[in-house]
Amino acid sequence: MSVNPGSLECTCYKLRQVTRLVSRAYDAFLVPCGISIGQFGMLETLKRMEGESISRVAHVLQMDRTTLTRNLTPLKKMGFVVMQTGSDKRERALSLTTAGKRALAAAEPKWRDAQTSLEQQLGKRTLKSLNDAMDATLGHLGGDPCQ
Amino acid sequence: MSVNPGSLECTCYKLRQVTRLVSRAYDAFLVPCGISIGQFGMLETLKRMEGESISRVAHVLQMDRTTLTRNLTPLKKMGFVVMQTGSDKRERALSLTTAGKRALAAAEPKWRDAQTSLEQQLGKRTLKSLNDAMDATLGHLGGDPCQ
DNA sequence: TCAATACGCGTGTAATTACACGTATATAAT
DNA sequence: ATTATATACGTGTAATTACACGCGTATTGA
Repeated sequence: MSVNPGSLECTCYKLRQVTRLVSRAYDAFLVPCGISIGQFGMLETLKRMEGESISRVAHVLQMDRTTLTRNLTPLKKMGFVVMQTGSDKRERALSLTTAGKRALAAAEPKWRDAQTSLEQQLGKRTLKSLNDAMDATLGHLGGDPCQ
Repeated sequence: MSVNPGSLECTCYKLRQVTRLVSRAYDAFLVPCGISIGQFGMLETLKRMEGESISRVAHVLQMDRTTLTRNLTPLKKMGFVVMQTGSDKRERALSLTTAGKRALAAAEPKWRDAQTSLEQQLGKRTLKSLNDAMDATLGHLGGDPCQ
């Protein structure tokens, strides 16, 4: 007997359930830092993609281009991110400010606490299978999401 | 060498990436139905929880109570869901209308196409490990999310 | 060179998500 | 019975998500 009798066993439904649950947990740890786990991930990605354009960063995040544009607004307002126009005037070169790097570094211990808490609740084995399932899915569907 | 060099290997980051990616794919299949995969999942849950309150349905969806309240607005506007007050006047008894049941039934083939497409892209084995990882995570963290 | 096409981006609109706060109802304590 | 507490919910605010549409810039074709 399934724990979810009568349900359609929708993979997307499960993903959304789990993502809400896990995101709330991470957010709770990050409250003292003043940023969300989504913002933490964006800062982290921007750090690794210094000077890249909105579209390329959005692709790595598997995020719609316009979504990233919107999500950058609070990060710019907080003074963590700047946009500059380069040789190709259509593109916006994104980069972290010093304050942005500082905020990211300050949030990292709290992020680690959240990650460790998840590991303790799930167990190493289940956490690994979760991470592996995500990586495999990105590998199959993501085109070329990472790097 | 990881595909994500320098990254922090954040489980929540991966979950959010994958959920965005997969949700967009399901949404594409559901376009002709006029509802999103999130709405499909809510209708599906409401069908299985006829007459239940906002808080209880939100708990099953692993959704904040106020989020469900907001998400019900378009479903009520489309005439798919109604709210009634029962014996306990604090509670709202949720239920699908006939139109809601019809819309859900009409969307099911498209949902199945999306689910099948995901299975074909990931392969049966990877899809199963993805589903299992979600179930295990919900089992460990969700308290009592399903049923 | 100049038109046609492709590319990168912003904005309008609307749904999704959740916290903080307040209100109304029910239950418990005295 | 009355007060205190707990429960269920709505709203303000703000971030997250993405599609449709339009504008400016670059590249390509003739």
